[in-house]
Amino acid sequence: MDQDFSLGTVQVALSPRERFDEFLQSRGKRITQQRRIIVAEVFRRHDHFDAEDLMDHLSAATAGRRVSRPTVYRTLSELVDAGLLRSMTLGGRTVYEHDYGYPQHDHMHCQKCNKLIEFHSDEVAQIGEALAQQHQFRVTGHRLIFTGICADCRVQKRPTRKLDLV
Amino acid sequence: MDQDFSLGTVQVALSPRERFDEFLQSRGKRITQQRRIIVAEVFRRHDHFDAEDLMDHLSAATAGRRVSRPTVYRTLSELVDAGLLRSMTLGGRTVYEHDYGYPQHDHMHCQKCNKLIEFHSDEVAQIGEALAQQHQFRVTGHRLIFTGICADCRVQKRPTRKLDLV
DNA sequence: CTAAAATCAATAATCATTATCACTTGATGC
DNA sequence: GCATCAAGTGATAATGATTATTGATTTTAG
Repeated sequence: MDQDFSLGTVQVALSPRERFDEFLQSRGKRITQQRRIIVAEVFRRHDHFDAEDLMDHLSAATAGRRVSRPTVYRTLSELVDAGLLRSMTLGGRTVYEHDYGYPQHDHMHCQKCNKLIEFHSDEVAQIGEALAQQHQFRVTGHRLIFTGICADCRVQKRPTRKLDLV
Repeated sequence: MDQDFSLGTVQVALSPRERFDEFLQSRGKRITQQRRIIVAEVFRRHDHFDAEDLMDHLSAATAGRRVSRPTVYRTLSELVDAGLLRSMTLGGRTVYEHDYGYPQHDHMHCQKCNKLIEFHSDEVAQIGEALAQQHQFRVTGHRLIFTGICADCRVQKRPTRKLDLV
């Protein structure tokens, strides 16, 4: 059994911004200020966030240069379509994370502090392949989340954060 | 690698109804007509359903004996707490299925017809155990969904059903 | 049988997300 | 450069699933 759960690395030729521009052009969409701002903010660092988090970061980072709520939602969907982001549903809200230039992985979700811990396992893909053969099912992707209590929360009884997804 | 994806069986001493009664009593909750009706309808057959589906079935099955929408939602939550049902989020809505007396399993989700196919794999639990050790993470459960196209939809290009979760 | 407590149905409220629509702006050709 | 115009934006309202509220109604203890 594969015991290495560490994430590898992925080399990419284009920056997220360039990749998104390429995607937009291929779809006949425009490269707007708002999309620029959002891509820059989203790829400033790697973390897990939802639309509301991004809104907050945007208003904090670009004083004055606001982006409206609908545009944030619209652009997040586009970034998913473009393969730059991946999304998952967690507790009613949609959570996003980097996909482009970031290695394939799954998550452990701490029920106490809501933290998401990433890990990689080749085994999951193997299960998928075997399933595909046996059920004539064309697997295009998967989502695996282990729920439980993280190391931090096991030690200190009191949860650290309430809804901070990092 | 384990190639057997078929679901085994689980023996239970109590019927779902008895089990729920026991749960309610242990919590000082009451055994009401509405909860009776809902448990009976939910365990009439094994399938995947959401609150709305259940509402429809209830009004169809028990002509006159209606249960209000809030009560359906409340009772579904109680059934999850009682360990009788499991829930997962799929496309914005909460989908439920039997847990009590039903073997542990995961799902393949067809993107075309929305069908959920169940399978069992011991490997997933093994991954969880290894992860728990390595990250000091106490695993209490997991959710694994393979997305793709099912055998039926691969043959006929036209999707069969639009939102029938079975 | 009676009363206190839990539960119910109906309604309104909430929350995240999406549709609408008048106004603005980026890409393209001149 | 600049005009043109479809795509994009923001403000707002709408949606759809779920939850809180509240007054009426059962259930169980005594």
